[in-house]
Amino acid sequence: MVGAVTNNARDDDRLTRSDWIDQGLRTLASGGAGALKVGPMAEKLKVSRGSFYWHFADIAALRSALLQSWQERMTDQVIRDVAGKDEPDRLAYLLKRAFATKPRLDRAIRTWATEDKSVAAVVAAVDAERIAYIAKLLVAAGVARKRALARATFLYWAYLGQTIVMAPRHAAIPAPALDDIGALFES
Amino acid sequence: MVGAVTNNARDDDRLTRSDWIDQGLRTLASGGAGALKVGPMAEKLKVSRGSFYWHFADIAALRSALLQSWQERMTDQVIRDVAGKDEPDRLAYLLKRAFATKPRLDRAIRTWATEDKSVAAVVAAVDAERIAYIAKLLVAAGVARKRALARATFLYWAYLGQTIVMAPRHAAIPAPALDDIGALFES
DNA sequence: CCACTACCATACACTTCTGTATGGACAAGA
DNA sequence: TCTTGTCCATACAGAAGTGTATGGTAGTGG
Repeated sequence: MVGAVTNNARDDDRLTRSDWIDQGLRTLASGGAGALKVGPMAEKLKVSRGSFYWHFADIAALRSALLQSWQERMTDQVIRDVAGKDEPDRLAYLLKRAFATKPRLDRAIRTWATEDKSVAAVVAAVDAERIAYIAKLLVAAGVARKRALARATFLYWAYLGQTIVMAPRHAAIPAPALDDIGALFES
Repeated sequence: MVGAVTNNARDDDRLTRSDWIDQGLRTLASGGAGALKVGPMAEKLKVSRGSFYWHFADIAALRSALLQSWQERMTDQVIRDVAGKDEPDRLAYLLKRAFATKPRLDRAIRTWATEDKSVAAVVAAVDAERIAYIAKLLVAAGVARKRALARATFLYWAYLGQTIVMAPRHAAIPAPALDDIGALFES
C-alpha cells in the first residue's frame, strides 16, 4: 500500500466529496435544481458550509459533478441490465422495467436542462443513445428498419412521459396491458 | 357605460395585472419557476418593483394566477379544437396536432409541479381529463373498452415525453411515421 | 380648477444566499 | 511528541431578493 491514499474506513463523521454529491442528487430529486443551495444542504448533512467549500470550489463545480454522475449511471446501466436477458424477451423486459421505476431524479435533471444548455447537451446525448438501442431491439424483433427508429422514438417518449406523470402515481398501466402495447409495436 | 371600469384603450405605458401575468408565463417558460423573481421581471417590463406590488399582494399571488391561467387554457382548448373535426379523423388529427407544438411552458409547469403540491394537483386534473378524452376517441375508433384506457394513457405519455425532449428539436417523428403508429393503436 | 383614483418610483429594513479568510480539531507518520 | 495534512467551524463582506411605506404623476369626473 505504498503511496496509497488513506481513504479507507471512513471516520464516520467527516464527509467525503462523494457524500456531498449524493446529497446533491437527493436535493435535486426532491427540490429541483433551484434547491441546490450550500446552506440548506450543509444543514441536512449536519456540517457547516465550510465543509462544502473545502470539497468544491463553488456551486458550479457541484453542478458539474452531479451532471457527470447522472450521465455515467444513465448511459449504460439499463442497457447492460437488459443485455443479460434472452433476445426474444428483451423488449418486453425493457418495457416492464422502464415503466416500473420512479424517476424523480430524471425529472429534475430534464427540468434543469430547460434552463441550462450544457445540461441539455448531456441529456440529449443520453436520449439519443437509448433511442438507438431500443430501435436495435425492435429490428431484432422483426420490425422493418425504416419503421424501427420512429417507433423507438415514440416508445421512448412514452417512457419519458411516464416519468413526469408518475409523481402522482395515479396512472400506472398494469402489466398485461403493457404486453398488449408491446405486441402492437412488434408487428 | 355607467359604473363601468375605464379599462379600454390602454395608455400604453401603464401596466395591467394581465400584463404581469403574461410576463410571468413567459418567464416560467424560459427560466422555470425559480426565475419568478419580482426584480428581474420588473426590469424586463421596464417598470419598478412597485408596480408589481400594486397589482399583486405577493409572489404567491402571482404563482396562483399563473397556475389558474394555464389550467384554463389547457383544460378545454385542445379538446374543443379537435371536436370540430369529423369523427373518423379525430385521433389522427390529435396526434399530428399534439406532436407539432413546442410546449416550453408545459414543461416548466410540470417541473414546477414536482416542487409544489398544489401545482401537482392542478396538473394531475388536467392530465386525467385529457386521458379520458383520448380513450373516448379510441373507443369511437373501434378499440375494446378494456384496452382503451391503457392505450390512451400510453399515447398521452408519449405526448408528454415528446414535450420534454422537444427542446433540442433533434427527434421529431415525420408525419407518415405517425400515421403508422396511429394505425397500430386503432387495431 | 380641484380632488380623487390608478399606477408607479424610491427608499428602507430584513432575510437568504455566496464566497473567502482564518483558525481549530484530530488522526497518522516520523 | 512534534509536525503535517485533512476536514470543518466561524466570522466577515457583499450581492440579491422580499415586502412595506411613502410620496409623485397623470388622467378623469365634479
